[in-house]
Amino acid sequence: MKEELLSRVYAHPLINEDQLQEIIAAHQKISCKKGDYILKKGEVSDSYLILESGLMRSFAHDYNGNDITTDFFSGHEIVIEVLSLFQRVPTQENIQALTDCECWKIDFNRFQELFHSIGGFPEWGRLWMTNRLFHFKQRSLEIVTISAKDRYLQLLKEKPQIVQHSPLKYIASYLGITDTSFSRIRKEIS
Amino acid sequence: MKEELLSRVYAHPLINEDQLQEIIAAHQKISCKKGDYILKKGEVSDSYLILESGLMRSFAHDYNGNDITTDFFSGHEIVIEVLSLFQRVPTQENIQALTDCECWKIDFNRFQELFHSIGGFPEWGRLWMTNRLFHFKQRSLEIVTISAKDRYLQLLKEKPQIVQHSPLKYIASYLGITDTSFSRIRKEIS
DNA sequence: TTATTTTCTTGCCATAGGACAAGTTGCCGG
DNA sequence: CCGGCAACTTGTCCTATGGCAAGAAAATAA
Repeated sequence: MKEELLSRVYAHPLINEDQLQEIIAAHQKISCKKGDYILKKGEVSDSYLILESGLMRSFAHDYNGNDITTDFFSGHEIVIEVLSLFQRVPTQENIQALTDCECWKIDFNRFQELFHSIGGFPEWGRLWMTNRLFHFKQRSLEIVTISAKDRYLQLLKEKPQIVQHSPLKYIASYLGITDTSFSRIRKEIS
Repeated sequence: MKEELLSRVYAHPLINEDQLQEIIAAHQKISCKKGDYILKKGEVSDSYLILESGLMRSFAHDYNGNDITTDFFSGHEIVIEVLSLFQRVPTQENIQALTDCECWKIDFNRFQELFHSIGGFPEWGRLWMTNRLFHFKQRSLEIVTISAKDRYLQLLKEKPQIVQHSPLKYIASYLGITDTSFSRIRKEIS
């Protein structure tokens, strides 16, 4: 299970079988309970982990003090806050488990060792960064080009597990509306 | 001038002097008049260029048909629409010159040849992607954590040339408000 | 220069959406 | 099984923001 999951995550032409095994070996299994915080605002993140199962969300506080969900993480995704982790600055976000989760974690120091000793790893990393950039770019476009209602319908289609397992108020702030408005949109749809 | 500017843009440990010269040689000087479109919604972008002088903006249409400025480009920045250029899909954005501009352009086919023939170029490219990711992540956080007024003050401090040369209505939509509200904020500040 | 268009400001009005609160439901722990 | 808390819905009220339009100012063209 561990091997299968992580092999898929780290698949890259410049990472050979031995190197892959070395990377996989560096991962430790950890479990989180629903509600646990993986990262808290103000900390410098050392947390690098891959979700085997469960659901997480990241959120920030807006200028009125409200929680705003910035992203959801589910099956097999890498859960990190890039800014804090790689630029070593205090994060503005929190990351929280929304359900019990099973994760594979690498200690950040060990991660850096691997990053510098395994030739293809930085390459892999930057490819991942590129994918994240595409993801972010797309999302920030959608925030303006698609209405909250339609983005909800899209979320429902693409990531139904989020709608099933996350409290609706977190989804509401992710969509850029209040839980009240969201409730009314849901009523309208059904 | 060309050499100095481009050397700075392509500075990278894995790109040596000869390779740098080869890359620089691939750039053609072009000029744009104020108002010219570099990219139009629906096209697949072939446009890769570096600004020597002048100001550009990218914008999309929101779900009500309004222009929304998504980014500004000024001195020495690389002007591309990453999604369309690298994923070869029709873009949802437009890119437009806000002032007369001087640019250095590479034809996309030539760019791809260089990308594959020069060892350090993909590396350089992904590093650039990483920086863009940080930029985007930061900006999408600021949209929720900082009020329109404060983001304007920040823009005024960090990129005064934008405020000087761009019509205010484009800045307003960049800040996520209407030109009317923006006018009131400016009044309040002064 | 003058004419014409675009941009910016400002007022008025309308309204979508948020704040608040009450009531309901559902979940979790004891 | 019960008690308490969190989540969700729904109502009322209200305000910040947008739409619209008119006029001033600035930029552009002729």
